[in-house]
Amino acid sequence: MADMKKHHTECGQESQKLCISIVPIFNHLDPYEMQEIVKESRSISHKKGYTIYQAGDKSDGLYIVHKGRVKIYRLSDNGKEQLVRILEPGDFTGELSLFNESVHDAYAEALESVELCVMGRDNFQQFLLKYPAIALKVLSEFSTRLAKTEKQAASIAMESTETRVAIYLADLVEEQKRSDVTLPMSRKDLASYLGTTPETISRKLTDFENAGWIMQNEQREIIILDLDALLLA
Amino acid sequence: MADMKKHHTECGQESQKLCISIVPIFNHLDPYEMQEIVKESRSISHKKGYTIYQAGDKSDGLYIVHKGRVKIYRLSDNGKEQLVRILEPGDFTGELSLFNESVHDAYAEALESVELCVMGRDNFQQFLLKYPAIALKVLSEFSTRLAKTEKQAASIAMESTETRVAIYLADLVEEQKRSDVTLPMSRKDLASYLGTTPETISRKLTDFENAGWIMQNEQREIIILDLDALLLA
DNA sequence: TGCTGTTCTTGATGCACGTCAAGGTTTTAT
DNA sequence: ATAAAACCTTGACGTGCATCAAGAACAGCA
Repeated sequence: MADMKKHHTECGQESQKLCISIVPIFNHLDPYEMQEIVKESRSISHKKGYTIYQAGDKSDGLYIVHKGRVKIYRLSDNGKEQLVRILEPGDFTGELSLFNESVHDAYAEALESVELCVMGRDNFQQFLLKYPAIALKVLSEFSTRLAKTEKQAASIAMESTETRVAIYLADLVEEQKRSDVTLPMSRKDLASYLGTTPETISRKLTDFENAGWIMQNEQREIIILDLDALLLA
Repeated sequence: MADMKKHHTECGQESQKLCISIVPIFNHLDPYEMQEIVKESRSISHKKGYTIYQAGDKSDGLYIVHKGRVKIYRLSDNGKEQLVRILEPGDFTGELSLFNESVHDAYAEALESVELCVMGRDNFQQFLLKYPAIALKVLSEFSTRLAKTEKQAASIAMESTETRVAIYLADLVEEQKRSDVTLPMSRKDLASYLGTTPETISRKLTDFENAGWIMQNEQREIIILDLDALLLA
């Protein structure tokens, strides 16, 4: 806690209001309701590399990302890291323990300078009871994530590493809506996300390049030349 | 639809009321509220092997299992099956598409004779708005499933097949609270759930038996002799 | 600007596990 | 009760990918 003081900053009401209002699950509320939430939430900043929470920590509430990106990952017994997901502004975390367990089983780390809104467990539940429409929004967000996670699990379980990399690139194209995509993370993290190693990522990418399906520009810039060929590999 | 007629049976109000009241997310409602839900839901029976919905089907609502078990699985491009989860009485499915997409990307199949409650998408949303406490219950269920799925994905990505089988057995012990556990599914399905093959499951189990950590009784009966040794393998 | 610590690439090696195959056992259906 | 179908086990074999290692490219920072 003494250590935290050095790394984060509490903000005034003004900044908090901004913080809440930018977040999709809250941004349709009217000014009065917004105000009510602002009173119950805090705004916090951390700089790059800061560990926001770690496995074993008591879950103290809901974290909503306002600015910057946050990496959620797990560690296996043998110390290997598995990237669960990356939070962009508007995303939130801490929900898992909001309703059931009260202990985190993953780690959250600031990938860059971040600003977060934090709301206590009980406060959040009260809000959901009072504003059922928000509960539906959260439910909707959960169902999206659940679908994505189930798909990801199935993919790791059934497809070859090569196919997974190809599918990932295809997803990026769809997400970024252009054929020259930017990897949102390092190859190391990508490997961890796809359940493989950095070496294999490297090799598969050069394989794809040799096959004429992609072109690797600067580090994280990749141009997809033949999406179809890629996908039926 | 003509085909469905042969396999399912609509039930009267009496049976429906039972159906709803047995389900955890609804069973704390008072009689009047219960009645209101009953009016909006249907009760349906299917016999073993019936495909309740399949990938590509439009999602027509929420399915709550009342009796029997239902297998949810996916098919990869190359036709391999991945078991996502098994629904026990009280569990529900169809939620993913309740809020976002309207098309299933998985298959639901009756493992035995089943009875289901079915509620339309809109009706369900109205209920959640009217009874926020139910929304919280559903949210809680979602968060549990999300946690479980993320853990499962991480496990498949990071641990060896052997470790996964060991962890699965350990989870069973915890779940069933006894050291002679019963596998809830065939080895074929277990393999699909753990992202491996029936052959490998067979081999690992005999390995464990040879090491003196477990004993295999009748088909699905396994006695765990040394849980600790199993887990640090 | 250069220094230092990451990240990326490429090669060589080994093994865990998937695949194919064949025989035995249990379940289902008639 | 018996046949048919599905499931389980064990063996032999091949390979995709992790691992170890070492050099190259890059990024952060004085």
